This record gives sequence, structure tokens and C-alpha cells, in this order.
Amino acid sequence: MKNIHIVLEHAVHEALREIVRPADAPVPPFEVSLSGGFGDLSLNAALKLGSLLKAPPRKIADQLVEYFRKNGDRNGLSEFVREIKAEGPGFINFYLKDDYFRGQLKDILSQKSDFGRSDAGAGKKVLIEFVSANPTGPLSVAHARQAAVGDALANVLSFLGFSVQREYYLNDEGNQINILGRSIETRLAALNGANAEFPENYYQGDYITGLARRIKEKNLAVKDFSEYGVKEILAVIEKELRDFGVVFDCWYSQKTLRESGKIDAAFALLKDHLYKEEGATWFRSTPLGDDKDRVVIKSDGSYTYLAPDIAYHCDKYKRGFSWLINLWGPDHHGYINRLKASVAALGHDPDSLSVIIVQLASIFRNGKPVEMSTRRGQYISLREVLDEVGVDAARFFFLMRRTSSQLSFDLEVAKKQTAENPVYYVQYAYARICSILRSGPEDCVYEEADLTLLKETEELQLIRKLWQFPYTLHICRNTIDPYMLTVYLQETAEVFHKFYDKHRVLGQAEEMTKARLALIKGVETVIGIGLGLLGVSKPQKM
RNA sequence: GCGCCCAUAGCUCAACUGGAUAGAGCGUCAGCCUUCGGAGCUGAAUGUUGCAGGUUCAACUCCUGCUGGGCGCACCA
Repeated sequence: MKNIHIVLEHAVHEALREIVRPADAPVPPFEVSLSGGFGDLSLNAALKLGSLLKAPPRKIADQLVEYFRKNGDRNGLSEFVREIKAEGPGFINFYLKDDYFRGQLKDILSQKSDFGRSDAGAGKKVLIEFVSANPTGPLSVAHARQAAVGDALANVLSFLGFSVQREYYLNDEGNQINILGRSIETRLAALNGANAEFPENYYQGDYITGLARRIKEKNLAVKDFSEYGVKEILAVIEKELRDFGVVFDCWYSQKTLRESGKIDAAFALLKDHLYKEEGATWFRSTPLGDDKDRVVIKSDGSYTYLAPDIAYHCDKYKRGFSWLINLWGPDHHGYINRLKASVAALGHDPDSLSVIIVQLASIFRNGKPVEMSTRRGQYISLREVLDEVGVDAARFFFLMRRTSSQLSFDLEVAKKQTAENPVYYVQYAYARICSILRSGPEDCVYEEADLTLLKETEELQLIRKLWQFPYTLHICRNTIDPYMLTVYLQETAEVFHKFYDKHRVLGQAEEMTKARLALIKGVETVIGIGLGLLGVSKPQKM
């Protein structure tokens, strides 16, 4: 069976050429979108054309529909389409044949865990940089959400044929690292009985004292304190992320970057955009969309934070990546323009850099906000979330809302194994299916089932829902946000539960049971792929 | 003071990026267990999309001005 979208696209282009002559108007962009309740696919080309041609959209829609109906056999539409109607203000809705959907289920059964996989990304090299927290302390919930989003996004993009690398930018030198060293030093002095005062901007957490204690045993020199601290803390961070199911392909060290001379090399490329003033070197970023010019080399000769970052992004392109995705916390949003300006100055398309701001999750416990203060070292850590609610619930909750919107995360709700908790709703559907499949005949070959037996509303709705899976992934890619997948899985679970409530799978006539087993096998496959992409486990039993 | 983001049902959030009757979950109320997992299903109530204008076939979505929240505005990282 030919791909319905190629057929559709050709048919629409052809119809537009016939009905609207190019001399009269350019062919407007059209889009096929999933519609909610009006057919299976809907086309808004007539509405778009209406404004271009200053003609009533509904009239154009009627003409197009008439054309589609007349030429459906020739252009291949009739193979998929049961009915085409112009509805509402001028939408053209396509109602697809049940057999088309049954064919989709067949595809799922044969492609199994590869259903929805595509080569749309054409191997394009994508670098997703996320978390990148300073190695000065354990990760917080804010990093946890970035980790969940970045990892799921990476999974989805690889599934869609992109060549994805996960990278953590390691800020292993500079001011914060010096402060880490001094924090350890001061705690060590206290351990040795000195009555040293501990400044407010030092790292307050208890882990500093732990580091100091170990350093005391090792008898390290003061100059090695920060390096030792970074190493130890990094090991903790790496372990936390691994326990959260996130593994990075690359840890990119800022120190190594500077020592390699790449910063100077990047500045050579930027030469025409740099100038000196008041003893400092400035980057003329204003003409490239920034609010004001930025200092890159301070008057004392040292780099600002922006300098290695420019070189870092320059290096990303040099390593062959053509799409850079950065996940940042909301406190960095003011930084986007200057980085885009740098990218532009280096001769790259600023649109090839996508900066996603991952909004904060505010933590609640039984509906009450949990106070957090990084300064006092009082914040909910990734570790605490992991210990308390587990990987599955944590990841699902972080992904449940649009990445760009703040969300509230109630630890007690996430822990509950009830209907309030959406991750269990989805996993329950999965486990339920597994249970039925276990009770079914052992040697069932699902691909051989007679799918034409599936005629009930709930059955067809379920297949239709499965058919929407690849679209969902497509939306995730376009919005650069895996969140739509969580919504999709909840909806799919819901449609399944409804089907389950109304129809029995086992104990029907043999062929009927086989057909329904094939159907739920398809649901298991799709929910399984989806949960896998989100990094949530697929329990056979709960 | 300047800039960016947000404001939608009692609560948490959607609305496929300008589309059709603004939808879900939770909570509330009323129902469904002789049969594959009740962690489930069915039904009911809930809205002047913060306010005021504007743009067009069409506005929660875009523009302007208010109101109320969050975050940025370093020769810090």
C-alpha cells in the first residue's frame, strides 16, 4: 500500500493547479492535520486560499471536494478514502476506510518495535546539550527535569532517523570552581579545630564537609582541593544521572577546551566582530540581535563566561553537527540572543541553534509548596526525588507538561499508585494487556489474524489511535518537545480501557479471539515503544 | 528603569502554533463487579480564555495599552 501522505500531497497539489490557476495566485502552503472529530485528516487549504483570492473559502472547498471526488480513482485517493466532505467554514475532511486502518494494524504487527521509526532525520547530526550543571554539588530537581526532557527528546529524534549525541558541558574551571575549593578549605579548617567563618556565597551543603573529611585523610595540598572536589562531585552526578536512566555520550570539559587553544582560534574567526575599549575586548553582538555588546576578554586578560561558550559552539559545528539543541534553565533566557549572535558571527545560521528553556518544576508535598533555597543548600535533589517516587513516576511527571511551561510536582501524588497518577494509568493498561496475552493461546501468530473481524466502534477507535502514533512523534520533533507523547500514551491507554470494558478478548469464537489478540498486541507494541522513548519502564505485571 | 516569559473550569494543565462546539485529569455528585487485572468503566455539574481596544472569512493564539505574577538585566558562571 502506498504512503497515504504522498498520494494526498500529490492530489492536493494537482487539484490546486487545476482549480486555482498559478497565474491567479501562488499555491499556498497546505497542511494535513489530525482533526478532532471531523474525519481522520483535514485540509485547510481552502481557508488559506480564501484570503489570498478574496473569495469565500467554503466555495473553494466545495470545488476542491468535487475535484477530489471526480479524480479519486485516478490519483489514488479512493484507495484510502471513504468520503470527502467540505465542512464548517471551509475545511476539507477526509474520512478514511476501515481497511486502511486495519492495514496499519498489520504494519504494526509486522514491524513490531520499529513501528513509527523513520529516516526522516536522514542521519542529520544533532547535538543535544543538557543538564550541564556546575560540578559543585549534587543535581537538583531543576536538573532532573532537564535530564528527563533531554533524554526523551534524544530518544525520539534518534527514532526519527537523526544521529543524536547527548552532551554535558562541564564547567570545570573558573570562579565557581575556585569557590568550591575555598569552601572545602574552610570546612577542613573547621575540622582541624579552627574557628573559621564560612561566607554566604560558599557552598553550604553537608557534602562539602564530607569532601573535607576525605581530603584530610589523603593529605592533599590546598591547590588540589578544587580539582579533587570536582572529580568526586562529578562521580556523584554521573551516578545520579545513570540511576535516572540518563547516559551521556560526551562530557565536554571547559578546561580542556581552553587548554587546546580553541578559544583563541574561535576569536581569530570572530576578528571582524571584536573591538577593544577600556582595556577589555568586546564582541559587537548588537547588530546581530543582541541588546548590547558583550565583553569577552576582561581588562585583566581573563575570559568571561561567554568566551569559552563561543568557542564551544564553534567546536560543535566543527565536529560536524548541523543542528544544535541546548536545554537551559529559565535563568539563562537572557543569554539566548548573545549566543545566537555568536553563532551568526561565526558564519552559521542562528536557526540551526535551538535553545529550549526548560521551566522549573515547583515541588509540593500534599498540596503545600516545599521551600527551596540553593544558597542555604536546601533544595530538593534529584536523588531525593529518585528515592521517594522512583524513576518512572519522576520521568513521566517531568514530561507531562509542555517543557516551556512551569509545572507543579506533588511528591505525594507521584508516589501514589492510584488513578490520580497518570504513569500508572498507562502502565496499568500495558500490564493488563500482557496479562491477557499470557492467558491467550501460546502459539498465536498475530500477523495471521483476520483483522476484518474488527468492526466494533471501540476496536476501530483503538486502531485509529495506534495509527496516530507516528504523527505524535512528528509533532514532538516539530515542537522539539517530547511532551505530546505523554498525552498520546494517556489517550491510548484510555481508549484501550474503554475497549476492554466493553468487549472480551478471550473466550470468543477462535478467529475473533485471534483478531482481538492481534489488536491488543498492537496496543502493547505501541505503548511499549512510547514508554521506551520516554525512559519509563514497561511492567508485565504490577 | 529596560527586556523576556506567563495569566484558560475550584486545583493542575491542553487546545496540533491563526481554524470547526475552548478540552482532559483531579476534586465534587450519581451509577457499574457470576466472565480476560476495579490501579478500570459510565453519567452529571463547572468558562465573558485577567481587563480594554485593534487586525480578518476566522483570535486563547497576532498587534497596542492597562492590571497582576515569575525571571533576567556583571569586565559572575
